[in-house]
Amino acid sequence: MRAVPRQPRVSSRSHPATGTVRDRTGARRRRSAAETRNAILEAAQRRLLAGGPEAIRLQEIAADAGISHPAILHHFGSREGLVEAMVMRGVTNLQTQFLEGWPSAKEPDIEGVFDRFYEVASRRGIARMLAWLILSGKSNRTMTPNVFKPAAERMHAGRIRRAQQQGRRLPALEETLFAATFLFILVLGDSLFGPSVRRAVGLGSGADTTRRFRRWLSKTVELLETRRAHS
Amino acid sequence: MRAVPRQPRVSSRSHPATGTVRDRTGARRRRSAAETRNAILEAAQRRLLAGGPEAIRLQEIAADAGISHPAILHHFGSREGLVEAMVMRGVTNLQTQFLEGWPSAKEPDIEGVFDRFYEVASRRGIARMLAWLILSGKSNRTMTPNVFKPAAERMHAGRIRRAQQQGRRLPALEETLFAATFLFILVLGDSLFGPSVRRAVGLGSGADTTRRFRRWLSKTVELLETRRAHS
DNA sequence: GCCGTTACTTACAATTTTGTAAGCTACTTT
DNA sequence: AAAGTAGCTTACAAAATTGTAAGTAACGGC
Repeated sequence: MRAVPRQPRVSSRSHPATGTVRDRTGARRRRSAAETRNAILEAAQRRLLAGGPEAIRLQEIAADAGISHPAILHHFGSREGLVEAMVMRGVTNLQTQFLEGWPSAKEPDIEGVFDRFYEVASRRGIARMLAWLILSGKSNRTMTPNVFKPAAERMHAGRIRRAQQQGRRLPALEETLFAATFLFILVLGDSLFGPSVRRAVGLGSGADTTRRFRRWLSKTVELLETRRAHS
Repeated sequence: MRAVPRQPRVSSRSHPATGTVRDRTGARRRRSAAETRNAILEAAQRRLLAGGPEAIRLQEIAADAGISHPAILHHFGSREGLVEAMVMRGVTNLQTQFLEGWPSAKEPDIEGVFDRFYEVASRRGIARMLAWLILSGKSNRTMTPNVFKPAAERMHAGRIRRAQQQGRRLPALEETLFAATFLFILVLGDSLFGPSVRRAVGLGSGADTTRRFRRWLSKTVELLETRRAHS
């Protein structure tokens, strides 16, 4: 880093390769900036999910994306910039993919919400990314309330509506926030710790056990919810 | 790494410092191996908890422990060795501090178990360490069933005993394992994600909110447990 | 068809980080 | 008390990693 200015290159090497990609017709091609940025982010996220934070290395990501590592710096400015872009993309993903499908008007089908959140949190790696953010102390800037807060608010609205319909007393806001926190923690925790804990406890860690456990879990939570409603 | 043999040092520098520590009487002192190993592990864990996996750097840890970085290699062989020792220590801590206090004969006071597990998992940083292990793909070797499995088994024994006393039908093993997994995931998940989620949801992230939330949580879980028992 | 822009490359620099070599001296053992 | 052991240091090496400089060619606008 902080390199000192250098003399103009004397070289020589007739024509260095240009880094362009050849398509199947043999013609040279250049990807658009957006295309490459996306490939880089994709590769970076794959690395992060597979090998953890320590696996975000410019060289390897560049290799995965089929470019040279300074190209990453060209697109993102610095490693830090790449990380930030990754996080932004992750949060946006979570927001659009999870929140948009939240049942705003209908009955809050707990199993459905669970499934959706699981899908986003574990398959798309959100839980791991959040965990990594928290571990490395970067969560303050990024873990915006843009996702969890609206979800909790919709949950509260739904509870109030149902309480009114059924003529029960209205639930306190904090109660709902606790319940929402409980749900989020459960899903995030399961996405991250679930497989290891199930193995450690003596359950199989296969997809089948996972499915059965999650079914058990959503039933349990549902039971809690109805039980709360009637007390 | 992989340094090539070198010629004997020609030097000279009359008497390099010896790395010994001076106590308050001014006399030189040397710590025992165990003492230093401990100081190193302590420092390493502090770094891990504070700055995440990327913060485990020999130089900084050495500085924290008041020694030079090759001393760490002297004691642990390699960075990997240090990491392994840290993990072992963490698991042992979890085992002794959590498992030993598990109510084996008495009524399974859920709130007490919760509190104890929380204490170990969050204050002593077990949740963060496990998260890091999982993120970096090291969990297979280390996340031994030595902690979670015995705990789950005791839980099952307790359930069976109570079912017999009350003349109910015996619970299936898988049911208990699911419940145990649920508990562990909840506590680990809360230790790691809890503060961020509570903040993101609009709850305060202070100690007071945390306490109230955990009380709510243990009541909720207790309710679940009794509810299950009566159905 | 020319021309500026920009995606991308090679070559290199600066620094960090793990690891090795060799020596010094406090402590232990006999 | 002499000798060996081992905890720890300084000095160095090798490699990895992020970042910079400068140039090249694909592309888009005119």
